[in-house]
Amino acid sequence: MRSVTTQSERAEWARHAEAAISAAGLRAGGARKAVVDLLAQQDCCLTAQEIRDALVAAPGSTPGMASVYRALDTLTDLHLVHRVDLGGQVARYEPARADGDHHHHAVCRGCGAVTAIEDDALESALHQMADRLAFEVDAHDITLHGYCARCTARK
Amino acid sequence: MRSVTTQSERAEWARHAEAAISAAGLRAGGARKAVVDLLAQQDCCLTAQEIRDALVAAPGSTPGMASVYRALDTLTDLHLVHRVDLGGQVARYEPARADGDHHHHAVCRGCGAVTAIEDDALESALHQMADRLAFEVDAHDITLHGYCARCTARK
DNA sequence: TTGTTTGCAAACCTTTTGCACGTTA
DNA sequence: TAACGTGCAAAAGGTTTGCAAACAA
Repeated sequence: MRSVTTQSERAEWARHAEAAISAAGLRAGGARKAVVDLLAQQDCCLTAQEIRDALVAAPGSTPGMASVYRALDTLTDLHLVHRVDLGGQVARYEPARADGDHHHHAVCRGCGAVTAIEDDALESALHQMADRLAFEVDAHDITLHGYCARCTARK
Repeated sequence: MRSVTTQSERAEWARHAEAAISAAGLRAGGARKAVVDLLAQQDCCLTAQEIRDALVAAPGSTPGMASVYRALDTLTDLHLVHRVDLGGQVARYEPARADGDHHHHAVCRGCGAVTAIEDDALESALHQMADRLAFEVDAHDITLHGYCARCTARK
C-alpha cells in the first residue's frame, strides 16, 4: 500500500487517460483535456463545481458546467475516473489508478474535510467477504463519518 | 450477527422511536407517525419517494413529500434513522437498530436491486483500522457495486 | 392558548439535455 | 467535410423552504 501519489504517477495517469480517449475514437477537445489535466494533479476527489471553479480561475479556458459533466461522464465510462458519493447530494470525482490501487474516504462532520484512507487488512476482509457472496462485486466504496483531529480538539 | 429482523424487534424500534420523539419535546403528528410506522416494517432502505408512495397507497393519510422529508430529517437527527447514499443522487433511509447492529449494501448495476450485507470480519477490520486513525469515527458506510446472481446469469 | 406539524407551492441545487456553433481528424 | 466537442440556456429530478391553516399538549 502506498499513501503517496508521486509526480510521475500523476503524469502517467494523464498520459494513460489521453491514450485511452484517443483509442476510444474520441477527439482532443479543450474542455475535456483541461479536466484531465486538472484531475491528474489530484490525489483525492473533487466535485464538478470545484473542478469548474479551478479551471475558470486558471488562465486559458472557461468551460461550461455541461462540458465538465460530459468530460467526467466520458472519463468514468472509460474507467479513468471514479465517481464517489460521500453523502449529501454532490458527486465527487477522482482519477482511477491504472493498477487498481485505491483508497477510501473519511468525511468530517465538523468541517466537511475529506481525507483519503488506505488499509490492506480492510481490503482483504472485503475481498474475502465478496468471494462468499452470490453477487459479482466489481467495485466497492467505504466512507467513514466522524470528526477529524482538529474538530475533535475544538469540541 | 443476525441476518433477520424479527417482528418484535420491529415493534420495539417503533416504540423506541416514538418514545425518543416524545422525549425530545416533539408532538405526535400524523405524517411523522405514518413514516415511523412504515419504516418499522422495513429491513432495508427506502427512498423518500418510495416511502411517500407507500403511505399514499395505504388508506388513511396522504402526506406531502415535504412532510416525509421533514420526518426523515427529524428521525435522522435523533439517530433513529440512517441516511444511506448508494450512488446516484437519491438518498435512502432505513431504521437504525438501537443495539448498533447494522448492515451494508450491494447495488446491482443490472437491475438496481439493493441487497443487505453483513460480515463480522469486515466490521472487525474496520474498527481496528478506525482505532489507528487520527479521526474519531462514529459511523461508516460500505457499498458494493456489481451484478446480482440473476443479472450475472443473464449476461 | 401556544408552539408544533402539515400540505401546498415555490425556490434551490446539482445534473442532464437540446441546439447551434466551433473544432478536430 | 463529416463527426465530435463545446457553451449557453432550458429542463429535469431530488430536496428544502416559506407560509398559512390544522392540530397536539
